[in-house]
Amino acid sequence: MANISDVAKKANVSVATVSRYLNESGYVGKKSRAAIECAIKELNYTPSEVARSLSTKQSDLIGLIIPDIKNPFFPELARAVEDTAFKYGYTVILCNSDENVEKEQHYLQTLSKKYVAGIILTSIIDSDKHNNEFNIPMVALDRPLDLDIPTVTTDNQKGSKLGTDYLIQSGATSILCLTGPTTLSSTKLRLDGFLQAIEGRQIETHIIESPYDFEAAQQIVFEYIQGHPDINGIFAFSDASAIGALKAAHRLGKKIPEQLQIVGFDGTQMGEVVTPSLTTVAQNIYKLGEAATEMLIQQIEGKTILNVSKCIDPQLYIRETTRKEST
Amino acid sequence: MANISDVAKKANVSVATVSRYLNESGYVGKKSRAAIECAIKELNYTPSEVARSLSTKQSDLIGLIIPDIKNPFFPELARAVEDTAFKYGYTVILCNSDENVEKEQHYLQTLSKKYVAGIILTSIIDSDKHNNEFNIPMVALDRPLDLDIPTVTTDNQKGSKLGTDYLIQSGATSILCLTGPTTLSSTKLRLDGFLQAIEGRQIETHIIESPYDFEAAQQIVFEYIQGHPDINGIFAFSDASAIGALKAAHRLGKKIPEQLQIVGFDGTQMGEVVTPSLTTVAQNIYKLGEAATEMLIQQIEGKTILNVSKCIDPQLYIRETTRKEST
DNA sequence: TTGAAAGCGATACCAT
DNA sequence: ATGGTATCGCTTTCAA
Repeated sequence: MANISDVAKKANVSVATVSRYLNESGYVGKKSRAAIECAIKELNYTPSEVARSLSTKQSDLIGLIIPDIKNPFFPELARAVEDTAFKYGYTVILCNSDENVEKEQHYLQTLSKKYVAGIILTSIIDSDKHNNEFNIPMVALDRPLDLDIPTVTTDNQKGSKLGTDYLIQSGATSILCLTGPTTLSSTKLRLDGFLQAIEGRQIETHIIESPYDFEAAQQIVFEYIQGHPDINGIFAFSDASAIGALKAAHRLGKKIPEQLQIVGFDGTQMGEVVTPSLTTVAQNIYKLGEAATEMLIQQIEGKTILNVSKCIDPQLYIRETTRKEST
Repeated sequence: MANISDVAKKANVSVATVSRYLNESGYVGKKSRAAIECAIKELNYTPSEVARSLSTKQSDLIGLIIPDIKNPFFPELARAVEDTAFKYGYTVILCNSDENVEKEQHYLQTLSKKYVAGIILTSIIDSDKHNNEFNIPMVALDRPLDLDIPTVTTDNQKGSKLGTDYLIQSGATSILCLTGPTTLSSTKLRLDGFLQAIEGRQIETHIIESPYDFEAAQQIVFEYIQGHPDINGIFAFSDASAIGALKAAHRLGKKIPEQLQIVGFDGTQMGEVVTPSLTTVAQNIYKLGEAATEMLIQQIEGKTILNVSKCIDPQLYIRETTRKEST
């Protein structure tokens, strides 16, 4: 492959001039410009990003670290990040931390060695020294890092209240709240929202924890409902667990939504696909990814470490696992 | 961040020695080794991948180009690729071509500028000059590139025959074959398998095309079944379209599997989640990704351009959208 | 407007 | 066993 000095030679100018032309920095005469353009065409030249990175200690790479691409929430998020990055001329490196702290650290390290321009992190860790250690622009997505790292999340509390309110308005009187892992701050916020909605009303509540996993949730709910057949509403903190609950209810012969209503959280495509389709508190996943990416790029290009965080409103998708509202 | 010459100075050796130590190439004395190790610790040094890449014209980056991460087949594939790459010390750059030829070309170009070690490509394009143009190790995944590029695919024909046979054995007599985009070679192969299974039997067949998209398939099937209420079996070339068909059947009040049986293709998690759960021809997605990655790494490290292709056997997952076999 | 030359941080060849 | 140094391909002063 041709390099910059081949181009310079062929165009009868210096590499410096070619570089200036490439980066639109500094003056380049008309004749030189034409000659360079011609040479580039002929040689089919494209600059080496690697050499450029070495020189500038910068790159157009954005690292995206997520816990698990197989959880349907994340592909949609990844797609949004990728689209946005592409729009601004960046390329995404996707890393699966696998819900594993060491793997997360490993990737953080690897990415920094590659001079990535910035990192979007959906971390497992609650609090740490990400920022100090690597001093690379960062944005926390979905799961806040309680440092000075800007964060983009859904308004979890509001969403949870929204969903629970609707469930109650639709007639649920004995509700099972299927939370997420208690280590996640989003779980705490969603629980707050749930409790807020319950408060002062005559609702029997059961609160149990479940991973955001279809199979596991199914098992947990299956057993729990057997012991508590009076439950007529389930509010789950993810679509995956809501769908697990749905499956469990089917197995128990419960009629949905007549005997048991279910509301999920996330708004993934899976919720549309199941039968009956899932009523859910939808996060604006695309916007989440887009906002995070834009905030990151702003940091990268503006060299500003912003300290704003962004909280995006969720929206209720009313579908078939709840009864028509009847106050 | 510290660099190699900082380490050399602190350890009182030359950069060459440090480099040798780092790469385990050539001799390094015990004392030097100890001194270097110590210096590295103290300075918290990690070598710059970028500088290394510039020097060696190599990197540990593997590019993975897929059409759409939101199609549930691909996250599972991506995960397999990533896991395997990680195991061998490579990092994956994920790119969405968005079923768009230009974007695919763009990414191919971008990746080559970054000196990626190799590329795994799930291409949209049938035939082209990928290999010549970039001369980077490549493996085609799922969708063959009809060049000398090694390919990993599922045995589509066999799978299709397997699924159709089962559908017929379960009692379907009037079958709708819901194909994929006819531009894909896998579609042709699956169609072959279908026709082979049908041959010589008293089966009424309807063949129509559908994109691998839940919504679109739903609409297509809804309309078609209305006009052909005698259809009692559907063989779809993807889980996504099978699930669309399932949904359409529900809307039409068809009882599944009593009145209408459905078999999908892919074996994604979505098939488990729906109710009734989907009988499907499962591709061994993990193995597909793993094999492709291993073949690529073999090419990269062995410097051999292998010309073998790998065809992986599919497997029938018998679930609830078909009746128990009754010859 | 342009060019020479010093980095950027590693590798690897050639001496010693 | 170790060190000096050219080299990878580009950016970026500084002079001219």
